[in-house]
Amino acid sequence: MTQPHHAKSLDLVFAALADPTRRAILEMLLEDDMAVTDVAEPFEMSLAAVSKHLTLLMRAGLIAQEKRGRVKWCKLEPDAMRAASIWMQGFGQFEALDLDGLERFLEAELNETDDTHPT
Amino acid sequence: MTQPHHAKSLDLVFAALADPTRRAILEMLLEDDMAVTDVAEPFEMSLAAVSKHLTLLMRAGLIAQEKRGRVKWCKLEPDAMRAASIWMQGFGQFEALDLDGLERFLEAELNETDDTHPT
DNA sequence: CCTTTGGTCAACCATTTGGTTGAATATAGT
DNA sequence: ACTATATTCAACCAAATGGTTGACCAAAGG
Repeated sequence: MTQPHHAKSLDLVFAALADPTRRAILEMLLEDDMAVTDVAEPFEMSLAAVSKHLTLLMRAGLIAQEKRGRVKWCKLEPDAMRAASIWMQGFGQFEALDLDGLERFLEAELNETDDTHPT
Repeated sequence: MTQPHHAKSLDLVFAALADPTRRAILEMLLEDDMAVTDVAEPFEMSLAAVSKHLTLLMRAGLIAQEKRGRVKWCKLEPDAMRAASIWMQGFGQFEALDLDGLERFLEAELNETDDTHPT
């Protein structure tokens, strides 16, 4: 296998990001570290389902989990996005860090994920 | 469906990017527009399989296809990556446009995709 | 008209994904 | 020791992926 670490990791990262629930989780973790149960709370699905999503995010390296007591804390690991982000920037010269667009976009995402985790 | 254009499109774009064959195709199209058959040539899989990949890339908006004569030309549509790229930049402040990293990375990607389309 | 070329479609197959439920495990609280 | 909480595991299911093959349609070229 010539596959040098990179490709597989891109696969995992992009695949992980391809699900709205998982993206919503990442956005939640952007604000604070959270326990699994708290991560799951806003979603209309079983805890086990969310646990699986977290496993995928782990394997993609996008989060880290640390067990303290009986609680497992989830923490964003944003560096895992670097490679993917850099890869994308090879296409189109969308100027990096369009803060304005970013803001509009994140807001839209947050509204829209009401679908996924209505509260 | 409250889902406002954005989420679905992020789903499709990220999912499309999660496959090494599809990423390789996009990299090829970065250099030039190509006919379907020519896109398929380097890969060790059937034309039909590549055709399916192209369909996914189309639905994600990452490429456009135009039929001229009996040949269908594929053209990169890099704007479709914008939203996804911007979304990712909301995490980690990896400075946008790390050209050095980009260069190393694309090179690695190109080597490694020899797995996928050995020539 | 016949044949080749370009490309998709349809049916099929194995694997993965996203979800469920119910049981299992581990730690905390009383 | 018992109970409640936090989390995963296991078995299952439906749907989507990534691939195959063979038939099919459309456009050139002789």
